[in-house]
Amino acid sequence: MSDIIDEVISSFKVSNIFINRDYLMPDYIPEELPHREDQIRKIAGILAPLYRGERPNNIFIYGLTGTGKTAVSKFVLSNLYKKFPNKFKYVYVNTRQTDTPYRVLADLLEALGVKVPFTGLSIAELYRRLVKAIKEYSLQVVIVLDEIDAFVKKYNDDILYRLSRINSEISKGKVSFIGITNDVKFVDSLDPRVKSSLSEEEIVFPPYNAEELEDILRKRAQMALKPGVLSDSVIRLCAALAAREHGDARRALDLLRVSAEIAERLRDSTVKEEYVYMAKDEIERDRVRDIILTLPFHSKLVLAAIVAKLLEEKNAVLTTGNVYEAYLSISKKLGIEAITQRRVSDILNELDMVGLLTARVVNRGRYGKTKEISLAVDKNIIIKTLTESDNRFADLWG
DNA sequence: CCTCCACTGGAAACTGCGGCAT
DNA sequence: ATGCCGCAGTTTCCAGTGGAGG
Repeated sequence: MSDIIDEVISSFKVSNIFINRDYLMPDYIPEELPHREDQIRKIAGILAPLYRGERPNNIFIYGLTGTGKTAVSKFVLSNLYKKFPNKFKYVYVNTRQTDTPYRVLADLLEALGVKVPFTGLSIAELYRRLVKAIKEYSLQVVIVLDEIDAFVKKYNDDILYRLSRINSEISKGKVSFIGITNDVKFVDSLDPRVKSSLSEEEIVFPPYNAEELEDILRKRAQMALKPGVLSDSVIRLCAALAAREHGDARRALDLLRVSAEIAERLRDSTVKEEYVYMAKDEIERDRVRDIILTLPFHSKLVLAAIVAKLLEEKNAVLTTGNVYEAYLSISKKLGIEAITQRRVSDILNELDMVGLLTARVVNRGRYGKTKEISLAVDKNIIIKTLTESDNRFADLWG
């Protein structure tokens, strides 16, 4: 009995591909960040006043996904902190994960050593406590707000406005902000007061080109993978595929990692080029799966309605009204109370946003204005995942 | 040039839940 | 015990809107 388990464990432990898979994980921050030297120098320069206990300027960082914004920010801060831990304190908040005003403030307080209930208080109360905490705190505080564009889009710039005013509520300036955003146009949509206060310094992260991506991959692969499992052509392929999508380093690393995982799963001793293509599909499938599984119930229902409509009528032109009809018939079939068309219209926009479908607004003259909707992913994956997530969907299709 | 379709998308408010302060 | 809070998903109401067909 136990030798079976030993066997399983040892085959799991002894990898013929990986030395340490962690070096290819998206949240790993390496010792060096190739091709980001300029940005590191600039940010470190702006933050240098921390050393004299003075308040650095606020920074706004722009760049597309996977251009190293988060990694560089964390890298500079943690290295500065290692050099003089008694001069300042920094807090990192990803506002996509921590995605409500309450939780953002609660996280900031937590990091300053103030524990707050995870619900129940008013936002105003949290601000009060935050200002008090900062006032009483003896050091400079640097607050990193990652992906604030998404946050501000869903709520508004109220938090930013109030946060940016904290310094004026305290006699002496003690808080600096680093705002990180994927959306270059985002800053223009801000309240001018917030804008001028928060973007005292601006830093742009350009996308990596294919050569730079290769370089990054090569360095990571050296640490993560055993020598000889990876050929140059595989690295070039991963880099090229990622470069095609605006030079996204995270995507490149994901491709490489998953390709290597496939090689391991197949008990191969080298990563073949075909595994990279398999990895690409697998990443896409997992992404779609994760999105669908976390969808609210009625969003799933809307998705099911679209697929059902497409199954019964191959070349159906899908419009909002159209989809709503299909939605009504499905919810009736399942005995579920239907939501309004207004809400379904928003759900369609949401499904568009997460990339499951494309909904573009068209004007069809005499025949009105509506959204034309088409699926952006393979409908078999949708059917499979919907059925898996809730067996009520099972008998909607043959 | 005007009409009028089939919606769009903004705004406000509601519901129901979990949970705090007092 | 009471009342107020945040939040997600939703309803209700409604003032637009671009262009095919007259």
